[in-house]
Amino acid sequence: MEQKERAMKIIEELIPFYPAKTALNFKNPFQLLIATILSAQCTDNRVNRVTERLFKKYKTPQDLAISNLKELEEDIKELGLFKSKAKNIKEASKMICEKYDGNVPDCFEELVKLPGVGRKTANVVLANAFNKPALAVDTHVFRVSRRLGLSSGETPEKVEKDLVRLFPEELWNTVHHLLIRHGRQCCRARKPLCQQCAVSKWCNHFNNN
DNA sequence: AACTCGGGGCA
DNA sequence: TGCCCAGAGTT
Repeated sequence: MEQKERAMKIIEELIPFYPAKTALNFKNPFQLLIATILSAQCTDNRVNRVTERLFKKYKTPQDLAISNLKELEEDIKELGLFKSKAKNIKEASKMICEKYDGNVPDCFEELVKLPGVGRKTANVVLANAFNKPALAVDTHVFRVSRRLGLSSGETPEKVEKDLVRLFPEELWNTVHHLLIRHGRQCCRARKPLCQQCAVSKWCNHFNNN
């Protein structure tokens, strides 16, 4: 079977199990950007809880740009990695105010210049705030893609290239969400729940063990 | 490619 | 207690 056909079947079989729903409840580009920077290495529930509180206190990019760093660290402490995250969101807010007139840039090359923003965060913002074709690869998408044989790339960037080639761009964000949710709920890094997996028949990891 | 950052939730 | 979490930056 052709690669693209196989890839589409996998996605179609996952759709019924994971209803479309973004983890971060922010539509406004600035709030989504900040929430996504803060989401590194902590659970999405906690990010939502802390950021909702954060945006009541800091309503605009300017508010964050001129915030007191120590106070900001306390505001997001429970997320972990809080010192670097506080510094990054303050500095990113400052850059957005000064270089981009208070608006989050809507292209990849500018987004990744912001502190705390890498490939994954930039693509999440492009896809979910600007409705642009982008495919974010995080640790879940990376692992699941390799197990399902959608890519054999050794780095997230290589896996991203393979996925982008396999799927039409209107499906990129769907693929992102399906693979993340599958990775968290079933295809976990350790002790994956292969017995209840909807796509184990396609899976290298399952069929080789 | 490997290492560091890091508090909180959960077993 | 110990393990892990919707990563990015540095060496």
